[in-house]
Amino acid sequence: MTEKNITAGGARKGAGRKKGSGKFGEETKVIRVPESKVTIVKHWLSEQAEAEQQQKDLQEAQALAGDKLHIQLPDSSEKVLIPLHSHKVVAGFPSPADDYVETRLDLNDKLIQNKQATFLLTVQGDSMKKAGIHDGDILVVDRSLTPQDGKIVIAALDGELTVKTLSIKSTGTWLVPENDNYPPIPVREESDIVIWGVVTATIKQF
Amino acid sequence: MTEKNITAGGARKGAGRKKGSGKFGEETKVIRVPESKVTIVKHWLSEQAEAEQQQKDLQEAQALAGDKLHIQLPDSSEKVLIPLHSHKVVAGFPSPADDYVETRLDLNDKLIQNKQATFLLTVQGDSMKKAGIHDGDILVVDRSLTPQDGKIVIAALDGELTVKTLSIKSTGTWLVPENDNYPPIPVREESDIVIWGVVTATIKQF
DNA sequence: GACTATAATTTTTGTAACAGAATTCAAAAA
DNA sequence: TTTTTGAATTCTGTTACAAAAATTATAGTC
Repeated sequence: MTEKNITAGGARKGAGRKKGSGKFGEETKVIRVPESKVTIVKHWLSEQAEAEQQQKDLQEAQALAGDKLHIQLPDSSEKVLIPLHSHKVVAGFPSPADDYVETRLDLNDKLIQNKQATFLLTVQGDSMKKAGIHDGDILVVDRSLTPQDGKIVIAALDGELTVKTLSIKSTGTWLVPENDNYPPIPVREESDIVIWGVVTATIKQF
Repeated sequence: MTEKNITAGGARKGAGRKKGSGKFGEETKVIRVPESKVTIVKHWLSEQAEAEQQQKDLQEAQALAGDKLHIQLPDSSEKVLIPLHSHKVVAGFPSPADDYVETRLDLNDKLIQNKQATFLLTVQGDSMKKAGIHDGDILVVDRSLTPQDGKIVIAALDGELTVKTLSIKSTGTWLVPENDNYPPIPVREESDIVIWGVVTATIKQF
């Protein structure tokens, strides 16, 4: 750092912020809005922007996923409240049904914390059998959660989405398949591995 | 109309447009909106303004009506919560959101066939480990389904609800725990065993 | 040569400012 | 009294501006 020369002068062709790099990804206009609606509109706009970002992520993921995992977005437009029984409460059978209802529970609410960042994946193969994840199961994946040691995560491996357990130890970071036939995979800076999201639930239909 | 005198000079106290006389009935602010959303937002705003005007008219009418006519107001608390996106259809706008609406999935729809007959149970114990059902899992139970061979069912055994696999063979009907530590239980006419419902799904949260 | 820091450049974004339209009232005219 | 007209004031869409953010080329450093 010399003090005499502070200029790095001259033109810089091609420099500058890129178009569409704003939060809306497109050009904007100013419009006049009644004060009481400003918050509502702004909130909606940011939600829309997020949803569009999510859409892009989804397309990207679908490109990566190939045929292995089938991705869907949750839709929690309509609320359905289902009575939730607790095993021990119902023990005093015969039960007049509703007396024993503990709470009513909406499955979307229960399973989806962060609507904007949540995806559903359908599992193919039994590679995570030991973790209770089987072929055909539906995984609920939250992209907004921080991957932590012991969490089950979705990782993009060689351009393919896979489900693995994340292991962060002193020996380094590993992706561990819950299947004895496959070895753990080391995660290094230079490797092309991206943790795509954290699995928050798995659903098995009979 | 004389030509000499064109002034009607002097101050006019109290003159001028009244506050809140605009179409929104309140003060406004300018905000920046992405171009593709301008039409949608404007449309929504004018609809909201109309609704509020109607509301005022109605109140006025009610004041006039006195006891003669009984006019009911719509629930205003509900009105406030009208979501902005419900109007994207009306806007006649090529909405990017529409592209992926079809791929969205409602977990309630997916998991619950018969809303009236469906209950959720929380599992205690690992007695069904081999069937992928573990402690803490949530079971989706449909009471309207007919129990069939191989189905996982909820059975009332000794005044307690348990989850078992139903086995209907030539040797008779059995309730089979998916756990090697417990023996199958024969179901006979005289036994006090009631099949309470059929498990259609199990949900595991991490 | 590779990497880093920085200046240059461009877009974004919230807000202020402006001008024309709309609205309302008081004073003048009929 | 009624009508007309001009002044006063707010509304509203748009433009303008400045600070912030983002991006890249260049200079400097190791």
